[in-house]
Amino acid sequence: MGFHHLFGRHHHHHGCDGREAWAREAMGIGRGRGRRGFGDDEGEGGWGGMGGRFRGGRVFGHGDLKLILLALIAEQPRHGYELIRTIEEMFDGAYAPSPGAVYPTLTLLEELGHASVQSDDGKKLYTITEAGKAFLAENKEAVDAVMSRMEQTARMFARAAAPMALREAMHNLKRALFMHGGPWNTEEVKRIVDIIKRAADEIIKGKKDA
DNA sequence: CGACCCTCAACAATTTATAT
DNA sequence: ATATAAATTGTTGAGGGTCG
Repeated sequence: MGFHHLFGRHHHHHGCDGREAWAREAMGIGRGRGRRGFGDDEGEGGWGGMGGRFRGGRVFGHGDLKLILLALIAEQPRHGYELIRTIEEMFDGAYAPSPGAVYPTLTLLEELGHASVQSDDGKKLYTITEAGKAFLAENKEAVDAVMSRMEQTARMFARAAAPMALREAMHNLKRALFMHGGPWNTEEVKRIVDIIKRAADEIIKGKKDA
């Protein structure tokens, strides 16, 4: 977030402008990839785990969006705009995926063979394919998890935005962890994990109850 | 010598505008 | 109204320089 020095004291004048013109000048659509090899793209069985990869995107990851889209078209074949509308409904109007995000994903899906597109008088009707079904079946659990998170996120959005104090607290925790310095014994790790787990439990409990 | 803060670089998604 | 393309924004990861 941009609040980096918001809490800080003195900073420069420009500040907020980091990457005004990095490197996408000479080509039309030169996004592509290829930097530190993060290995973010899903992969076949790939979700990996659960917890946390908040890489460059926004809320979930483009993999999640892809999964959701695939699941949606698996339920019923639809075209792009309808898909967006459906998702918006799903999120109770709190979140609507932008066309610029969903269309490339759809195209990618089609290129991957998970979905097939049928031109329908200017509209594109996306349908699930066998490969897509297989993919869905393979990642069914992941899809379910994503869906659940989607609902939770929707609720969260509906309720209130994230307090910036939270960020400060996180920072504090991180610093405490980093400053620990000493040897990380199993006991220590377990202790901290327990603390965090308890905190998480309490948070969830409070949120659910409220 | 150690720790902290700031800046650089890049990817992934959102937003916006434009074309069909 | 829908689809496509371009520009914008926000986030994340890594590194370097400076203060204590």
